Amino acid sequence: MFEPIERQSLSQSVYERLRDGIVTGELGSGAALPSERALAETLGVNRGAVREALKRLEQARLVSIRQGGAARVLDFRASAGLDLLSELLFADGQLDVGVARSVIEMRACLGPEIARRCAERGGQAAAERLDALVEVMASDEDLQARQDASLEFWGALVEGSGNVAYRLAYNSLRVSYDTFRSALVNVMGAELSRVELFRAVSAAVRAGDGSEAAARAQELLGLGAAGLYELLDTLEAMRGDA
Amino acid sequence: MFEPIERQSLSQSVYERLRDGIVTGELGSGAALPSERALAETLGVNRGAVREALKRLEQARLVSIRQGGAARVLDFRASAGLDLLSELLFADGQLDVGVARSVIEMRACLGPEIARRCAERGGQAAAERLDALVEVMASDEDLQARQDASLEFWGALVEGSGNVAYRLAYNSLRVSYDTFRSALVNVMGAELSRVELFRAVSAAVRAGDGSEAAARAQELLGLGAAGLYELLDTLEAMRGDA
DNA sequence: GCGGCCAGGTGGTCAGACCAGTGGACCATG
DNA sequence: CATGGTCCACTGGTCTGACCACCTGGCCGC
Repeated sequence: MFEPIERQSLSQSVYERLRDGIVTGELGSGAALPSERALAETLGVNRGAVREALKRLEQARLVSIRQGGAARVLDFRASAGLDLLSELLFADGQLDVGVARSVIEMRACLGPEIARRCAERGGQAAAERLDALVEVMASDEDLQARQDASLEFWGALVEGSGNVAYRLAYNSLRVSYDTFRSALVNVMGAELSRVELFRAVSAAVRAGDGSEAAARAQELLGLGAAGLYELLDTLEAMRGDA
Repeated sequence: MFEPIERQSLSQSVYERLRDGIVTGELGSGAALPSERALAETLGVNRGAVREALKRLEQARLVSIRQGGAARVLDFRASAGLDLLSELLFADGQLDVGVARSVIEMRACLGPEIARRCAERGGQAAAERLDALVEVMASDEDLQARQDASLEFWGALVEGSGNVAYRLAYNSLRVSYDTFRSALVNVMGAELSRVELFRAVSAAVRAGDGSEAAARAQELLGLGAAGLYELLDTLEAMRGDA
């Protein structure tokens, strides 16, 4: 209700427009974009706004720009990075079920490995942080609060894993998650309510037992995944009927 | 030798300068950047170039920009996405060994899972593509050519996995890899020369045997990882001496 | 057929202006 | 003295119009 009202800059709008055109295939791979001047006139904005948007598209590896030649659309499936994931979650203004399943699957793949590495390398410092967060979860029945603590718990695991790649991938996945965060509190209730599993992961980290940490993390993530898959199945069924 | 000579736009230079300042910690998290006008004057460039760079930093979630207020530096470890990985590989102009280890580790984590999903879902179409690439590798003793085929092989596995997140993560990791691609041909020779392992993965995909595909992929990746870790250890030892 | 030349279009850069939002200083009000 | 309003300096957002650097393709002369 009282979240800040979002404004949007022109370059952001231009970026989204072009990005959508690319990921929906409307602008096929290899196609040449209109010139900056033409785009600016067509879209009714300044050339600077168009340039900012194009630079961002280039950074996302959705287009390739060369001085003297037109910008060309790249095959985003072959070149775009994980940061695009959260922007793919929506297509035509609604959740893309396939992308959502992919996110859950990747979470299930990375999570246990992160826990394992944290147990192997995190040491007592990591265990302390994890234990503190488990206590927070145990002392608060509110699912919303548990979700916050759970995110911090995973953040601490990633931190303790000593792996930058995991850390950045976690951030990328989390952006996707945060979009629906409040909507998923109940769906993932099964995961959030099993505080003893969080405690088990934490204990495994303290013991330096990587396999145990991975196994318990896998178990934990499986609970939330089940709820999420169920939700997605329902959603798909509803759309099939309509 | 005859690669195209790289030019660099001003906004790219500005982006790199600020990015380096942030990832090295010179610009601590929470710090306020100078105003666009001040930056433009200090760096001796136009304000437009500064704006383009700042937009890219914002997209990479390295800074947060609000109209009317200064741009603030974010904690990139807590917010940046996987696309930053390749840009972290270099620090002070030399390879960051810790980041490199992280990349290898993530490859070892995702690779087998990708192979598993491809076996489960890829079907005969994926198997055909994989077999064709295996034949290319078998028919060419040249390591360079095998490396190309190997990358295509993994690309086909990712494609067959039917998971967009894996696909995008693969792209992100590959950007890091491509930087050193030619330098790593020999280091990863052990992986590239074991064509029969690639064949085994392909066969497992054809048989729809996920576990087998994952196991063989893990074995395969372990070979290259061993060479890479050895290289990194050597590198680290050399630096320790110096 | 070949190479060089040239014109037109594209991205890259620039200067200068005005609009719009922020935050702090200040002050009147209750 | 806390509250709310006003003002002002500063910041990012947008716009204009210009020039430079570069690529392409066609023309020309050899």
